[in-house]
Amino acid sequence: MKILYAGTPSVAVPSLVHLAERPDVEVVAVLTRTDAPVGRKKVLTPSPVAEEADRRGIPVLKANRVDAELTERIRGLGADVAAVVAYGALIPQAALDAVPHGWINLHFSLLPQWRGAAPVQRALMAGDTVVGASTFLLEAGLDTGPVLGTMTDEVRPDDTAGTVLERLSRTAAPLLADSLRAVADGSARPAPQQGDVTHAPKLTAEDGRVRWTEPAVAVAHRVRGATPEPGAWTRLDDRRLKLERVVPRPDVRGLAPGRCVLRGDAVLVGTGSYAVQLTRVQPSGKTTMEATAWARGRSTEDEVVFQ
RNA sequence: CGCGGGGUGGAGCAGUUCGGUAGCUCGCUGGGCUCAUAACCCAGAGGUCGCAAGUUCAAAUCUUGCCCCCGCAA
Repeated sequence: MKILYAGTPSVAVPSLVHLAERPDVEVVAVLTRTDAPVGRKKVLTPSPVAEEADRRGIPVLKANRVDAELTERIRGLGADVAAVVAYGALIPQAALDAVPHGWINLHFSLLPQWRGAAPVQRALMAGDTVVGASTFLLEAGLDTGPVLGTMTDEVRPDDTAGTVLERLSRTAAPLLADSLRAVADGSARPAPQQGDVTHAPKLTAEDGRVRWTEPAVAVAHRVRGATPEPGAWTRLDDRRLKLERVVPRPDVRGLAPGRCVLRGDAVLVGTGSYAVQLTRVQPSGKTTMEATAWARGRSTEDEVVFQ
């Protein structure tokens, strides 16, 4: 089975590795986004998928949109089927038609829930306790195609969007491989998506801003859904303070929303309901640190209120 | 040359404007106290103040150059 693999970020790497190491699969080419400037120094850096492909000697096509010329090159690859994991651009109908058995997308949600760019992040922000992955046949709409297979996973207490995504990216790789195989040999039974549709647009920095008037549980959900990207944060003295995981503390009540106190070994912040405990924080210009260390460093006894 | 913050004992910070060899909250080690505890008391160890050169009787502090870390924006 010859396949074309399209993907860009690190969550797309495990599936590529899995496919490349299957004896019944030949990855004839990888499609990924062009090198992008990274960091303060804007160093042009290949995508994680491009680097993995290079390492394995797989030909790489770099493009941010699939135009007519690229479509012809794809047609010429001789792939039986194409796989897409977070490529980062829509695949036009002409390109979909350029591969005999079509394109299979691995999406990190239980469709039709959380269609879009940030399914795991949105699921965690909404407080979902079960997450999952689906494979489906790509069609013109956004994540609307018929489903081939699914898998589920439970959210763990310490999970963030980053850890869940990392885990799903590994455990869902065989699901993608199986779906590709089934489509290629004609045994696939695509089923139309059924159920309530929800959408998962990419998170903005504002999505990561904690609203202290929300209940403690909602605050915790927001924080872990926004971690590590774009990051959860609050504002203090006109500066940003990034927050890592926060833990709801139903036993601590009476703190005004946003009010932060150091009590013993715990840094507690009031919310719309009861308090949450901070684990680690990162002030602007500083590296991440224990919340207690940060609190102790603030020698002044000024009242601390997050905004 | 996109904007900005920072490098001081193990951690987080103050001190730098007006130069005089270092302090705070913790941690750590030893001892004490308490039925107990997020506790408290006593003592102690631990610092090339990012690196280099310069000015000076004297530099964490002033001058110059360099290295490293990070936030925002892309």
